[in-house]
Amino acid sequence: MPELPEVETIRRGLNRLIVGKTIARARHYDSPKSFPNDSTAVAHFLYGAHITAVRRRAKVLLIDLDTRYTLVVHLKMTGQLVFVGAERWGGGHPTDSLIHELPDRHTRVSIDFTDSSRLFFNDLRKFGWMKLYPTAEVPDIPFMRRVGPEPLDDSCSSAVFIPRIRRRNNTTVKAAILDQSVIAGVGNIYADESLWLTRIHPATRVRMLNDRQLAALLTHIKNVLALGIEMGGSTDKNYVDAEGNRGNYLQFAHVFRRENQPCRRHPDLTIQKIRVAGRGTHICPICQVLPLE
DNA sequence: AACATACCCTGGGAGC
DNA sequence: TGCTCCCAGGGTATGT
Repeated sequence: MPELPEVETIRRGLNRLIVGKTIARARHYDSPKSFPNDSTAVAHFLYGAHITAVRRRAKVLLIDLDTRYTLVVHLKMTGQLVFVGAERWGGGHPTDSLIHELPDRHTRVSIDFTDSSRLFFNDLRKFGWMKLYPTAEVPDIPFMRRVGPEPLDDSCSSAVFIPRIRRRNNTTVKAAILDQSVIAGVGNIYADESLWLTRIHPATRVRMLNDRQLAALLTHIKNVLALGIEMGGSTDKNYVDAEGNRGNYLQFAHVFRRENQPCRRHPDLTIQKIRVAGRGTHICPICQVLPLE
């Protein structure tokens, strides 16, 4: 499930592989919501456009074009992007589509470049999308207006974070950090990891936490996201990128998908899976104790 | 405004 | 074996 580190990993890959290329055409396959764009706009502002930059905000990729339009991409949970050209490179949700002949049954969009290389957008559950917007209007997209600070920016300090998370004082801390308007880019994996590191039970109400704990939580969020990027994200299994690397963050995970495996602090105890904020949630029952209200 | 829940969608696994 | 049910989950919509 692509979270900030996975999307950043993809951004870096695409930045190297597609900036400077010219788009010849795009196709979409049996999934209109994956590419909900006006065909006239596509013809005018996508076809023939040169890619000038690939940016990221929260979990959203922004592929800038020299037509003053931007292809805005959200992979949601099961989206992946695969570049096929002189080399093959892919990132996002780990499935066999990363290595299979493309397009396949999960390909929703393909973009052909004039040099005959291609970019495939595959998405098992069809929740993700690629939308064409005028670049100047991207900041006005409702999501962009609401989204919180980039956690890895120096400007995202505890003085910024604490008042934002305190607006969600009566909800669970896990729901609060998953809320993109509180802080950008945190998803289920890094939420569980950062809460374990901070020794906070995910179902703790925000109001039960003092500022010192919230500052520590922010520090751990920054650390797990930075480590995730360093590791190339959590796109696991045996999928290899152009440099022969695979995303291996999950090898370093403390709790995520480690149900019934030993806690790294308490080897005689096992990680438990519970449900918080409607999400599967991993905790150590000793490290993370729910405080009395 | 804050909070909880349903929904979108498909495939994999559990249980019968 | 084949059926049904549940789960995965980011973000939005809806109702309280």
